[in-house]
Amino acid sequence: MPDDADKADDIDIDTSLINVHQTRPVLEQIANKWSVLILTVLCPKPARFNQLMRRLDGITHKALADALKRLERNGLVQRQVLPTTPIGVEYSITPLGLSLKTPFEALYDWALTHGPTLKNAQIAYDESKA
Amino acid sequence: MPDDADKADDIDIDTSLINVHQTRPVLEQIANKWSVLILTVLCPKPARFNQLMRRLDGITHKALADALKRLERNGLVQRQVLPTTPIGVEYSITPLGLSLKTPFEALYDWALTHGPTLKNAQIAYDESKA
DNA sequence: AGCGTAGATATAGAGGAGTATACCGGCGTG
DNA sequence: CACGCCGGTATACTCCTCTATATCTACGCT
Repeated sequence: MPDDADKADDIDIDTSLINVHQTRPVLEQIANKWSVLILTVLCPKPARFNQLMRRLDGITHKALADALKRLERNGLVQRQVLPTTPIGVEYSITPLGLSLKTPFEALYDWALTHGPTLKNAQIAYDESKA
Repeated sequence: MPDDADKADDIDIDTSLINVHQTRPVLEQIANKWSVLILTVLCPKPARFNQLMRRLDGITHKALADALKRLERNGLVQRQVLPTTPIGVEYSITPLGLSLKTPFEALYDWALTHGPTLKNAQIAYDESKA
């Protein structure tokens, strides 16, 4: 049995180790489309619920409510009830949420620039399989 | 009816417009935990199926297969069958996938550094609701 | 009183993604 | 031969997300 060949394989695995146990639960919470889009909207300045719904054209009432609740639970956005007339709830970004600005902006920009390329790749793949 | 107040609201919406229609379908494909982790592993160098499964400790056989299929469909990774003995399938990153390296690395690093903060926020939130 | 707005909640159903498990096929070794 | 390894598929079940829709409270306007 060639011990050396197997050992070389193991060394490669160790050197490029990935902290799945540490990062996976975090990515599970933040790596989804609505988190990226909501934080991108909230970064420049706070917004109220229905304002968010208008800007995130196509999002459902419940989907937005759920996404905001998760973001609030994770300490990325802050919920504040305004004493305005018709009540009013303002969602603003927290310092922790702001630290996600750069990564999320990069992701948003990537989606903007490489979106067409991605779509073409999908079409090519689907046609090659058909 | 105060027209100016409504107009001011509309102006705010226009100035910070978000291209949901363009970015949402893209983020739907790439913004998920396994895409980030798989591409992070594949960035330095290609890997075979079971190598990936060992590094992504905890991922299911099927989950990895599905994720790789989606990444391949989107043109982010390349699948190549090796004529080695026991067969062998190597997954490598494409130029398009490489353009995601910076954003995904930023996300991975964020998960590493801010993971504990996130966890604490969750605990605090859950306790305040209990 | 009746209507509109703002935020929230509830429900039912569709669909995607994940887990667990078993199986196929080719090839190697004991 | 019987077994394990490698890549992959198939199945069934669960869980989460999204959609669509309806209902609720509180306030203001006409």
